[in-house]
Amino acid sequence: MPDVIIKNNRFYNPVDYILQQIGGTWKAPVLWRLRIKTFRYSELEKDIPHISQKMLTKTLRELEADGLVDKKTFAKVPPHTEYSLTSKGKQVVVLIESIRNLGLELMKKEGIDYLAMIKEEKKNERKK
Amino acid sequence: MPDVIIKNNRFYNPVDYILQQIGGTWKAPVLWRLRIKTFRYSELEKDIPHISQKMLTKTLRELEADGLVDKKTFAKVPPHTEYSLTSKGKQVVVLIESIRNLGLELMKKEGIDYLAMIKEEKKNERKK
DNA sequence: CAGTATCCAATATGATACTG
DNA sequence: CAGTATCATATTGGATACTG
Repeated sequence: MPDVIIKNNRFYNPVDYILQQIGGTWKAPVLWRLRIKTFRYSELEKDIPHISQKMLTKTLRELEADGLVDKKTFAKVPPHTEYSLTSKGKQVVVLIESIRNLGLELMKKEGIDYLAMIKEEKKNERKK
Repeated sequence: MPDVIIKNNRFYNPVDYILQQIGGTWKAPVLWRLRIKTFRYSELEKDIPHISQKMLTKTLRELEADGLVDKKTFAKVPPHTEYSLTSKGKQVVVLIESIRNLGLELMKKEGIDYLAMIKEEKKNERKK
């Protein structure tokens, strides 16, 4: 298996190539949210639990560099930014959905109903 | 999104759950080979370029712990070991194939025909 | 044959404070 | 609002030598 280099990133095989673009802790959560609508930086920060500013910024820069996400800046007051999926981004989100579905299935075999769990969480949040 | 813990591993969501089991540099290459046949330790080591003994051992231990791979030890002389996919392992290999296919597609858009590339490599190896 | 053990460098992630 | 900068820690991965 050869080393391949695309855009200064080196990888060993096609799986490695994809996992470098969607792997790690934070890329999938960001991409998954953008499948629905565009998000502003602060919206992503609020909506993704546990993410730090540093990791959100780093994740967004890498997704832009890999051509999965588009960034639009609105210079007017108050200044803001909007992130959205590119067509390549939409393509990988389809894959993320497959990964997610397998995850849900295997978690159920471990006795965890993840969808019910987050539904319950949201209910409790609304009560606060 | 809650923290979920299964078998002492903590993760944030179903995608994270899967990527912890098949992500990293070496798990997919091992699983991908086992889809065809069982492999001995030394066969994997020879067949996977660049992998170190340390990472091969670590990868195999994690795949065993996650229930993706079975290990059989034959104590007789010469002693040897055989690794094979469990049914869960076979299930995730299906997903790895989807990831690989998307990888091949996106690499082609970057001008790289990976399959032709490795075919050429193997031809050169046989000449040696 | 199939690993362990040890040392070391690079990367990933988090916490906190600061800024155009 | 949307980031940077800095410091600290944890994890990952490679090289090398050794072993039941």
